[in-house]
Amino acid sequence: MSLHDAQARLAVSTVIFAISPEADGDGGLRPSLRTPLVRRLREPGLGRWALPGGWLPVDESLAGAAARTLAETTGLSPRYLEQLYTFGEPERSPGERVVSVVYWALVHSDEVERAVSDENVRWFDEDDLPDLAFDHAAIIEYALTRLRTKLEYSRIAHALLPERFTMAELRGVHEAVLRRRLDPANFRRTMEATGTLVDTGERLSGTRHRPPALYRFDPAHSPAAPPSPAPAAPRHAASASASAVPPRPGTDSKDTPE
Amino acid sequence: MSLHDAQARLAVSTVIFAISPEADGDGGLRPSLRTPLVRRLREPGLGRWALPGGWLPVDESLAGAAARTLAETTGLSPRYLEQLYTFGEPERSPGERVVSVVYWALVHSDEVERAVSDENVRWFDEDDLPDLAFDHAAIIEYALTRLRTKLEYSRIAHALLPERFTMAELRGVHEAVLRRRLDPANFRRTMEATGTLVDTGERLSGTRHRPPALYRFDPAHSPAAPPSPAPAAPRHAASASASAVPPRPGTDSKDTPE
DNA sequence: CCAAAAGTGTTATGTCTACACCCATGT
DNA sequence: ACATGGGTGTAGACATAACACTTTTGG
Repeated sequence: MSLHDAQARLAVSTVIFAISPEADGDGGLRPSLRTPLVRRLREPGLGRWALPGGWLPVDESLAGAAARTLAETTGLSPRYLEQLYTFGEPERSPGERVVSVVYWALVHSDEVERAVSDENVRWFDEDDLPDLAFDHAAIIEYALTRLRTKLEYSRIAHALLPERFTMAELRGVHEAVLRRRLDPANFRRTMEATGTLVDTGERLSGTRHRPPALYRFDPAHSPAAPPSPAPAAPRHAASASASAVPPRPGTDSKDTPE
Repeated sequence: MSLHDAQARLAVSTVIFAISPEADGDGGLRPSLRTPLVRRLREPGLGRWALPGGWLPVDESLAGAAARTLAETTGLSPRYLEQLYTFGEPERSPGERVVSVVYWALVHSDEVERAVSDENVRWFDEDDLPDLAFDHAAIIEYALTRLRTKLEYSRIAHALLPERFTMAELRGVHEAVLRRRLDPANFRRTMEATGTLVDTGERLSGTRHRPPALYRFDPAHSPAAPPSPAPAAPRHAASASASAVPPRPGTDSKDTPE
């Protein structure tokens, strides 16, 4: 019952990813990945940019805290939210011991436009990050590798796009994330083979050339049964908009007998 | 600086895997996966079995705490140690809010013989677990899926075997973990193709039939450069005996500006 | 010499990649 | 009509699985 001895403080932070709006039309450059950061208003790290986050309230779930701070700082709601890793080296934060449970999230590109952005909250291009507080740079780097690897065996790219999208837009997301060109023909077949794409029947006119079909994601693969969830399970995975759920908690640890 | 307001307590637990000794010779059944559990000596969950673990000391790293409690309860040192997931639902533990950072570990089968095992510490067969405290059953289940999936794209099986082993023993580990038979011919080729197996030149005599070659793992793929680590990165991964290192920490969270 | 595991070879099947080619639309 | 992205077809490279076959030991 006593919990007042020296303890680490628990924080929750989130790495948020979105695709830059210039993914539109057909002319422009490749779209790029962006992430919002907040300016630190206190020591340590005053003035530097950091991941959105906060202390964990006693009565809030980890994912809940991640989604809340995400909403508070960006005004957005995540289309995808998954635990990334827990960082807890003793010297992480100057002054006191802080353990941070970090999540990563994907938001729709059309939401980004109405996202908060002021003097203390700014979106940065993924390959043009500012000076970051603590080792948040390494954390973002790790979140990026996770996003890249997961994009290849899962179909989470839709979480970065609006409800309806063209095959080229979907490919653009993959190309932006993986940072390499993909063969349009093979990409199409691969995507169609997953069975998660539904042709809405509509076509996007106004492009300079042949109007492309508009697709949406099949909500069929909705959140699986709660019994045997799979947070970071390497094969396929969460597809719908919901978060990636982990097995239920329950670990305590007054263990270590005697 | 104040850290006395209501906060969650931080625990670290570990799911430990080992291969049952009966993997020897060539006669017997398939070897099986086993895991050590400790009996809870306090409420909540008094008398039930639980994962080894304990509260996180302020000055100890997460992985350090995991390795230490592992050593304390089993007398073993992990050949492989990786963070699994952090469980933090508010109702996880009756009474107070507990957030548990859970690790999973692999230990050599020949070490298991000299492992601790008394009234309060016991090794259980993976498909014959006792009544578990909290939702530790779900956590073990999740650790198992992680082990299974990771076994297929990584070569961590050696962490469950002695220094030198036969191809059949290695295959036995895969079969025990994946719970299905594997073609000996194809398995051999797949393993040889990874380039991580080294023929020691020795042969194991005393079997009933043709003496098999003894292999060891190539320490070539030692821990990669620290800059861009990859804790749970889905493709290939840690091979040597060392732990899986994550990107450095650094997250704080007095953030949430405005 | 026989049984059985160790180890090698061969073929069928499926997946991935590169790239040729036709289609439809705005200009 | 024509340039250009949308969309389809197809052949080679490569990985995987199934299984026949040869080798080597203990009994």
